[in-house]
Amino acid sequence: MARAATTSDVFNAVAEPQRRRILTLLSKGERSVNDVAGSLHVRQPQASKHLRVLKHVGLVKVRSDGQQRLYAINGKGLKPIHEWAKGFEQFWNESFDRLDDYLNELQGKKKRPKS
Amino acid sequence: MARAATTSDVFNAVAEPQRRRILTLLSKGERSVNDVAGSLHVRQPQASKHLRVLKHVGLVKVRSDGQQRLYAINGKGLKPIHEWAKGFEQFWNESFDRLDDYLNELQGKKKRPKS
DNA sequence: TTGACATATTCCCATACTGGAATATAATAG
DNA sequence: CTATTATATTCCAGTATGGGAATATGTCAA
Repeated sequence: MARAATTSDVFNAVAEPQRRRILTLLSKGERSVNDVAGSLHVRQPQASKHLRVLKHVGLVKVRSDGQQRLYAINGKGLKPIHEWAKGFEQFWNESFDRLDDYLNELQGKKKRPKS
Repeated sequence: MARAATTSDVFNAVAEPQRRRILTLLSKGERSVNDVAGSLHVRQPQASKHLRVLKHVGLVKVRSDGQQRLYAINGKGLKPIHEWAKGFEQFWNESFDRLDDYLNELQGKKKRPKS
Protein backbone atom coordinates (compact mmCIF):
# COMPACT_ATOMS: atom_id res chain seq x y z
CA MET A 1 0.00 0.00 0.00
CA ALA A 2 0.99 3.62 -0.02
CA ARG A 3 0.46 6.78 1.87
CA ALA A 4 -2.97 7.36 3.32
CA ALA A 5 -5.22 9.85 1.62
CA THR A 6 -4.93 13.38 2.86
CA THR A 7 -8.13 14.82 1.70
CA SER A 8 -10.39 13.66 4.47
CA ASP A 9 -8.15 14.00 7.46
CA VAL A 10 -7.62 17.18 9.45
CA PHE A 11 -4.19 16.11 10.62
CA ASN A 12 -2.99 15.61 7.09
CA ALA A 13 -4.66 18.78 5.96
CA VAL A 14 -2.57 20.88 8.32
CA ALA A 15 0.55 18.84 7.71
CA GLU A 16 1.02 20.78 4.51
CA PRO A 17 2.88 24.06 5.24
CA GLN A 18 1.08 26.10 2.62
CA ARG A 19 -2.23 25.17 4.11
CA ARG A 20 -1.09 26.28 7.54
CA ARG A 21 -0.06 29.58 6.01
CA ILE A 22 -3.50 29.90 4.48
CA LEU A 23 -5.15 29.23 7.82
CA THR A 24 -2.97 31.83 9.48
CA LEU A 25 -3.89 34.34 6.83
CA LEU A 26 -7.58 33.58 7.07
CA SER A 27 -7.46 33.95 10.82
CA LYS A 28 -7.15 37.68 10.14
CA GLY A 29 -10.37 37.72 8.22
CA GLU A 30 -12.04 36.34 5.16
CA ARG A 31 -10.18 36.50 1.89
CA SER A 32 -10.90 35.87 -1.74
CA VAL A 33 -8.99 33.20 -3.58
CA ASN A 34 -6.90 35.77 -5.37
CA ASP A 35 -6.15 37.54 -2.11
CA VAL A 36 -4.88 34.29 -0.70
CA ALA A 37 -2.85 33.52 -3.78
CA GLY A 38 -1.41 37.02 -3.84
CA SER A 39 -0.58 37.22 -0.16
CA LEU A 40 1.12 33.86 -0.06
CA HIS A 41 2.75 34.12 -3.47
CA VAL A 42 1.24 30.99 -4.90
CA ARG A 43 -0.60 30.55 -8.16
CA GLN A 44 -4.33 30.84 -8.17
CA PRO A 45 -4.99 27.18 -9.01
CA GLN A 46 -2.82 26.06 -6.12
CA ALA A 47 -4.62 28.37 -3.73
CA SER A 48 -7.87 27.01 -5.02
CA LYS A 49 -6.75 23.45 -4.53
CA HIS A 50 -5.51 23.98 -1.01
CA LEU A 51 -8.68 25.80 -0.08
CA ARG A 52 -10.63 22.91 -1.45
CA VAL A 53 -8.85 20.51 0.87
CA LEU A 54 -9.31 22.81 3.84
CA LYS A 55 -12.96 23.12 2.98
CA HIS A 56 -13.34 19.40 2.68
CA VAL A 57 -12.04 18.77 6.18
CA GLY A 58 -14.09 21.59 7.61
CA LEU A 59 -11.32 24.04 8.39
CA VAL A 60 -12.71 26.83 6.27
CA LYS A 61 -16.07 27.97 5.02
CA VAL A 62 -17.00 29.87 1.90
CA ARG A 63 -19.54 32.37 0.84
CA SER A 64 -20.10 33.83 -2.55
CA ASP A 65 -19.89 37.53 -3.16
CA GLY A 66 -20.43 38.38 -6.77
CA GLN A 67 -17.88 36.49 -8.76
CA GLN A 68 -15.65 36.17 -5.75
CA ARG A 69 -15.61 33.37 -3.29
CA LEU A 70 -14.72 34.57 0.17
CA TYR A 71 -13.08 31.99 2.36
CA ALA A 72 -13.14 32.30 6.10
CA ILE A 73 -11.58 30.23 8.77
CA ASN A 74 -13.54 27.69 10.71
CA GLY A 75 -11.17 27.32 13.61
CA LYS A 76 -13.49 24.89 15.32
CA GLY A 77 -12.11 22.28 13.00
CA LEU A 78 -8.76 22.60 14.69
CA LYS A 79 -10.16 21.81 18.09
CA PRO A 80 -9.65 18.05 17.65
CA ILE A 81 -5.98 18.58 17.05
CA HIS A 82 -5.70 20.89 20.00
CA GLU A 83 -7.51 18.41 22.20
CA TRP A 84 -5.41 15.56 20.97
CA ALA A 85 -2.17 17.36 21.69
CA LYS A 86 -3.56 18.44 25.03
CA GLY A 87 -3.77 14.78 25.95
CA PHE A 88 -0.01 14.84 26.14
CA GLU A 89 0.12 18.04 28.14
CA GLN A 90 1.36 16.22 31.21
CA PHE A 91 4.59 15.58 29.42
CA TRP A 92 5.50 19.21 29.32
CA ASN A 93 3.63 20.68 32.28
CA GLU A 94 4.72 18.36 35.04
CA SER A 95 7.74 16.33 35.83
CA PHE A 96 6.97 12.73 35.29
CA ASP A 97 10.57 11.85 35.19
CA ARG A 98 11.36 9.17 37.71
CA LEU A 99 14.88 10.33 38.26
CA ASP A 100 13.58 13.76 39.04
CA ASP A 101 11.16 12.31 41.57
CA TYR A 102 13.94 10.30 43.08
CA LEU A 103 16.15 13.31 43.48
CA ASN A 104 13.35 15.26 45.10
CA GLU A 105 12.81 12.33 47.41
CA LEU A 106 16.45 12.38 48.40
CA GLN A 107 16.27 16.05 49.20
CA GLY A 108 13.15 15.52 51.24
CA LYS A 109 11.19 17.89 49.08
CA LYS A 110 8.45 15.44 48.24
CA LYS A 111 6.63 17.73 45.91
CA ARG A 112 4.31 14.99 44.79
CA PRO A 113 3.56 12.69 47.73
CA LYS A 114 2.75 9.11 46.85
CA SER A 115 -0.86 9.27 48.08
CA MET B 1 7.76 19.40 -7.03
CA ALA B 2 6.14 16.76 -4.93
CA ARG B 3 4.95 16.20 -1.49
CA ALA B 4 7.01 17.70 1.30
CA ALA B 5 9.20 15.35 3.23
CA THR B 6 7.72 13.90 6.35
CA THR B 7 10.79 12.96 8.20
CA SER B 8 11.78 16.30 9.60
CA ASP B 9 8.44 17.84 10.38
CA VAL B 10 6.41 17.21 13.50
CA PHE B 11 3.14 18.05 11.78
CA ASN B 12 3.76 15.45 9.12
CA ALA B 13 4.99 12.97 11.65
CA VAL B 14 1.70 12.99 13.49
CA ALA B 15 -0.32 13.13 10.30
CA GLU B 16 0.22 9.42 9.95
CA PRO B 17 -2.44 7.53 11.95
CA GLN B 18 -0.20 4.65 12.95
CA ARG B 19 2.25 7.07 14.45
CA ARG B 20 -0.48 8.70 16.48
CA ARG B 21 -1.45 5.28 17.74
CA ILE B 22 2.13 4.67 18.73
CA LEU B 23 2.27 7.94 20.62
CA THR B 24 -0.93 7.11 22.42
CA LEU B 25 0.43 3.74 23.39
CA LEU B 26 3.72 5.19 24.57
CA SER B 27 1.90 7.74 26.67
CA LYS B 28 1.09 4.84 28.97
CA GLY B 29 4.73 4.07 29.48
CA GLU B 30 7.80 2.98 27.65
CA ARG B 31 7.57 0.00 25.34
CA SER B 32 9.92 -2.18 23.40
CA VAL B 33 9.65 -2.30 19.65
CA ASN B 34 8.04 -5.69 19.76
CA ASP B 35 5.55 -4.50 22.34
CA VAL B 36 4.57 -1.68 20.05
CA ALA B 37 4.33 -3.96 17.05
CA GLY B 38 2.30 -6.48 19.01
CA SER B 39 -0.07 -4.00 20.61
CA LEU B 40 -0.84 -2.21 17.40
CA HIS B 41 -0.82 -5.28 15.18
CA VAL B 42 1.83 -4.09 12.81
CA ARG B 43 4.97 -5.90 11.69
CA GLN B 44 8.15 -5.28 13.55
CA PRO B 45 9.93 -3.48 10.70
CA GLN B 46 7.04 -1.07 10.32
CA ALA B 47 7.03 -0.33 14.02
CA SER B 48 10.74 0.25 13.82
CA LYS B 49 10.35 2.58 10.89
CA HIS B 50 7.62 4.65 12.47
CA LEU B 51 9.55 4.89 15.69
CA ARG B 52 12.50 6.09 13.73
CA VAL B 53 10.49 8.95 12.29
CA LEU B 54 9.08 9.83 15.69
CA LYS B 55 12.56 9.77 17.10
CA HIS B 56 13.86 11.96 14.35
CA VAL B 57 11.34 14.71 15.03
CA GLY B 58 11.88 14.45 18.76
CA LEU B 59 8.58 12.92 19.76
CA VAL B 60 10.07 9.86 21.40
CA LYS B 61 13.28 8.94 23.10
CA VAL B 62 15.00 5.59 23.39
CA ARG B 63 17.11 3.78 25.87
CA SER B 64 18.73 0.42 25.52
CA ASP B 65 17.97 -2.36 27.92
CA GLY B 66 19.82 -5.50 27.01
CA GLN B 67 18.88 -6.40 23.52
CA GLN B 68 15.72 -4.39 23.76
CA ARG B 69 15.25 -0.80 22.84
CA LEU B 70 12.70 0.89 25.05
CA TYR B 71 10.92 3.79 23.48
CA ALA B 72 9.28 6.44 25.59
CA ILE B 73 7.23 9.42 24.66
CA ASN B 74 8.68 12.86 24.60
CA GLY B 75 5.44 14.79 24.69
CA LYS B 76 7.27 18.08 24.76
CA GLY B 77 7.66 17.70 21.05
CA LEU B 78 3.93 18.05 20.67
CA LYS B 79 3.85 21.39 22.37
CA PRO B 80 4.42 23.31 19.12
CA ILE B 81 1.36 21.72 17.61
CA HIS B 82 -0.67 22.44 20.69
CA GLU B 83 0.47 26.04 20.72
CA TRP B 84 -0.21 26.43 17.05
CA ALA B 85 -3.73 25.13 17.34
CA LYS B 86 -4.21 27.27 20.41
CA GLY B 87 -3.66 30.29 18.22
CA PHE B 88 -7.04 29.56 16.72
CA GLU B 89 -8.71 29.06 20.06
CA GLN B 90 -10.77 32.21 19.68
CA PHE B 91 -12.65 30.53 16.91
CA TRP B 92 -14.18 28.00 19.18
CA ASN B 93 -14.18 29.75 22.55
CA GLU B 94 -15.82 32.99 21.63
CA SER B 95 -18.42 34.09 19.22
CA PHE B 96 -16.84 36.13 16.53
CA ASP B 97 -19.85 35.79 14.37
CA ARG B 98 -21.10 39.14 13.23
CA LEU B 99 -24.70 38.07 13.17
CA ASP B 100 -24.38 36.99 16.75
CA ASP B 101 -22.95 40.37 17.69
CA TYR B 102 -25.74 42.05 15.84
CA LEU B 103 -28.38 40.10 17.69
CA ASN B 104 -26.76 40.90 21.01
CA GLU B 105 -26.70 44.53 19.96
CA LEU B 106 -30.40 44.40 19.24
CA GLN B 107 -31.08 43.01 22.66
CA GLY B 108 -28.97 45.71 24.26
CA LYS B 109 -26.64 43.16 25.75
CA LYS B 110 -23.48 44.64 24.26
CA LYS B 111 -21.21 41.92 25.54
CA ARG B 112 -18.27 43.18 23.53
CA PRO B 113 -18.38 46.99 23.30
CA LYS B 114 -16.74 48.52 20.26
CA SER B 115 -13.90 50.17 22.20
C1' DT C 1 32.00 -19.35 18.23
C1' DT C 2 27.25 -20.64 17.70
C1' DG C 3 22.41 -20.08 18.44
C1' DA C 4 18.48 -17.42 19.72
C1' DC C 5 16.19 -13.36 20.08
C1' DA C 6 15.42 -8.14 19.28
C1' DT C 7 15.80 -4.45 16.32
C1' DA C 8 17.18 -1.83 12.17
C1' DT C 9 17.81 -1.40 7.29
C1' DT C 10 17.21 -2.16 2.40
C1' DC C 11 14.70 -3.01 -1.75
C1' DC C 12 10.49 -3.02 -4.19
C1' DC C 13 5.84 -1.55 -5.45
C1' DA C 14 1.59 0.76 -5.69
C1' DT C 15 -0.23 4.99 -4.40
C1' DA C 16 -1.07 9.76 -3.85
C1' DC C 17 0.69 14.03 -3.24
C1' DT C 18 2.00 19.07 -4.89
C1' DG C 19 3.05 22.35 -8.29
C1' DG C 20 2.77 23.89 -13.16
C1' DA C 21 0.27 24.66 -17.23
C1' DA C 22 -3.74 24.63 -19.70
C1' DT C 23 -8.45 24.66 -19.66
C1' DA C 24 -13.18 24.74 -18.01
C1' DT C 25 -16.78 26.92 -15.41
C1' DA C 26 -19.02 30.91 -13.09
C1' DA C 27 -20.44 35.59 -12.67
C1' DT C 28 -20.67 40.26 -14.02
C1' DA C 29 -20.55 44.32 -17.17
C1' DG C 30 -21.64 46.40 -21.49
C1' DC D 1 -24.39 37.63 -26.73
C1' DT D 2 -19.44 38.94 -25.89
C1' DA D 3 -15.63 40.25 -23.19
C1' DT D 4 -13.64 40.26 -18.83
C1' DT D 5 -12.63 38.83 -14.43
C1' DA D 6 -12.64 35.20 -10.72
C1' DT D 7 -12.42 30.61 -9.53
C1' DA D 8 -12.31 25.58 -10.20
C1' DT D 9 -10.81 21.49 -12.54
C1' DT D 10 -7.97 18.47 -15.27
C1' DC D 11 -3.77 16.47 -16.81
C1' DC D 12 1.02 15.89 -16.20
C1' DA D 13 5.59 15.01 -13.98
C1' DG D 14 8.61 14.30 -10.28
C1' DT D 15 8.87 12.74 -5.79
C1' DA D 16 8.04 10.78 -1.29
C1' DT D 17 5.52 7.57 1.01
C1' DG D 18 4.06 3.17 3.86
C1' DG D 19 3.74 -1.73 3.85
C1' DG D 20 5.73 -6.32 2.69
C1' DA D 21 9.54 -9.28 2.42
C1' DA D 22 14.11 -10.27 3.00
C1' DT D 23 18.16 -9.26 5.19
C1' DA D 24 21.52 -6.98 8.15
C1' DT D 25 22.94 -5.62 12.65
C1' DG D 26 23.05 -5.95 17.64
C1' DT D 27 22.92 -8.30 22.09
C1' DC D 28 23.09 -11.92 25.11
C1' DA D 29 23.75 -16.87 26.68
C1' DA D 30 26.14 -21.19 26.61
